[in-house]
Amino acid sequence: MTDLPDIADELPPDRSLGFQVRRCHRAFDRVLNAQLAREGLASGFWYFLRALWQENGATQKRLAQLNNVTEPTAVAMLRAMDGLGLIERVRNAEDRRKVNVFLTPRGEALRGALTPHARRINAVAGEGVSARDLETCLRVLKKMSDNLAAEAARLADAPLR
Amino acid sequence: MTDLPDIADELPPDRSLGFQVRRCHRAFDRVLNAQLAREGLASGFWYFLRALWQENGATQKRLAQLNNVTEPTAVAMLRAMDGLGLIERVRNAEDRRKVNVFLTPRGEALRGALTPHARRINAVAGEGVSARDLETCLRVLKKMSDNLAAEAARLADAPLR
DNA sequence: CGATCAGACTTAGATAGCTAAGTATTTTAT
DNA sequence: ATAAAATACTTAGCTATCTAAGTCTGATCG
Repeated sequence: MTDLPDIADELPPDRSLGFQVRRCHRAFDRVLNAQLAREGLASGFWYFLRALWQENGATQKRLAQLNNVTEPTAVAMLRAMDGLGLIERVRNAEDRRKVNVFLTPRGEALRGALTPHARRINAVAGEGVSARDLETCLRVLKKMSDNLAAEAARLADAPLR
Repeated sequence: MTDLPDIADELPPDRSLGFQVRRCHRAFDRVLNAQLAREGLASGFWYFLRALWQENGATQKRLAQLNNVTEPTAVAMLRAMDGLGLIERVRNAEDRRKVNVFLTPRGEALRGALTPHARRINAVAGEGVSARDLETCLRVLKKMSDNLAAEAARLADAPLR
């Protein structure tokens, strides 16, 4: 029992991927919010708008999946966006359980204004980091997300343990 | 105007660090919550407990900084933890603006139960990734956090733009 | 055909984060 | 010495997320 294991047991924030991902997420979110506020938008809209620019007419479930949020979160967000006239929700005629979401001209128009912000934020974040290291980070983040999603599913399956 | 520039302009989620950090954060958070729920705790407590295990007696402001949350968030969390008997808050006698936060025996005792979970979650996340790539990711995440924090400060300083 | 199961959306209520503004205390600068 | 500024905490109220449970619609199976 030297003192080194003790230090290791503490799992200091600097050495914890979970902590650093959390910190980085909040940093991104703050800047994104600051930028969107200048366009008069709340930050939550961004992710849904982007999904719709790629897949206009997607169902709410699909949009939730694309954004990695739950369906109630998507419902709340889309209702707010509907209220602002950014999107329209239309009940699907063939399968009346579904609701398809379409951009209004106003929602479509935000694309030109917002995309440069997103590109800029990513550029600022990556300043001083080599392209190669950024690629590695991107790849590791995806892998970790997948690993953790699998673990979450495992935990949900095993009710007691 | 070929079709390639268009694709690039879309900044697809797969290529966006902001998006991947967000997704990874949510994945970590879900697993952490699932684990803590088994100990009867809400996930927000984890970060404050860990900070106190390292710096028992820290002020609320210090705890907020250590966790990268705002002071109101810290206040709310610490009040809840106080209510559960995990911590005690004592007004500082020398500078009565400050409140020092101390772990109760009960809060101290959670350390043994919770730390293994955190270590395990980090281990699961990093499965199948080389130690070297994990180091790179850690380093890039810290750098991006710093870059974005500086940008946030810049944006706050420049009220109009 | 009818009952049950599954799917997509919704509602209700909780949690954790934020900003903006307020209070009490200490420090700084006339 | 006192007015002004800064600091630490708090309050109030908003946003985005979650889980659990409910409603309607469609699919399956005896």
